[in-house]
Amino acid sequence: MTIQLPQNFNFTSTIFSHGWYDLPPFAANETKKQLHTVISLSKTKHVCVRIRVHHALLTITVENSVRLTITEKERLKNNIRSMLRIDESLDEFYTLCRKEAHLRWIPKKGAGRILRSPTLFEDIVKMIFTTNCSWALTKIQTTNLTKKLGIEAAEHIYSFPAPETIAKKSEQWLRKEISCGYRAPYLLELCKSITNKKIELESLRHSALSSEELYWKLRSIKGVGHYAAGNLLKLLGRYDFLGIDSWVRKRFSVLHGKGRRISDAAIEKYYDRYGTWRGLVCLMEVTSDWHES
DNA sequence: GCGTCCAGGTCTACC
DNA sequence: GGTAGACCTGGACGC
Repeated sequence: MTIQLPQNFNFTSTIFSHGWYDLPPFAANETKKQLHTVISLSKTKHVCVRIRVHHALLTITVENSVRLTITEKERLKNNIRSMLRIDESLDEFYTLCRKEAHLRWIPKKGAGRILRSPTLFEDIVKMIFTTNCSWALTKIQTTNLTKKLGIEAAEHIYSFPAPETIAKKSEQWLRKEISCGYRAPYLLELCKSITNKKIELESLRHSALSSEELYWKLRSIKGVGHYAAGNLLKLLGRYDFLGIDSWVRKRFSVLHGKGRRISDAAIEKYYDRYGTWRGLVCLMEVTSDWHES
């Protein structure tokens, strides 16, 4: 399958926009030219896909033995369009960037699209797994979750588990087997809320709510604080919040404070000038060296 | 080998 | 509303 790409689409910048490419089921190859993942089309149909770019075409190869209907192929393509933010217009953002010399590299590179998971549920779980721990532990937790509760779609390649599957496990089991510690009750509560239809996440991707309202909706999920909600909003295409974490603090102090510690309030104030795009400007600035190759 | 600190924070109780 | 303290885990580091 192929998808025609917009002119300014940068595949490498998109998949390496943040750490998601490194968390299963995502996997990127060393040459940074291919992205692998597993997309669940139903409870029983899990598709291993290899995604790469050839000229202006995105090429999708299904790597496991599943037969897809025309409708399923369309759903798969739409899911990938959404993951890679292909249909998201960044024209306004690029116009803003062109006004400042230190941001001109962004439109020039075609950077600014942020990789997201096939579902908001997967994004939220992974975001909770990034909190208060090293990246190594985030990887351990995500790997354990997919390996122990996901479906093996191809040899040693597992899907991201459904909330119903996780909801059946006990808090003790999750603590021990997933190594997620105190995050276990948060994960369990989220999965049970979805299973019991107390919360519906996926419609939030196309919500008419304001960013502020969406922020508080996300904050109502236990385990999702200011940092996590701010970054989840970016994955929903809203860039009004910065999602400041230790990485942002460290990079900002190097870029704008000669290595001195800068308060969160001062960081917020600095990016205020960029209005509704401030979260994306901030992310691009602190990860600018990731886009150099 | 052991202890301590810290890492892509959040929640709750208390003031 | 602001803040202190607790919370799991694992890797890095110093001794």
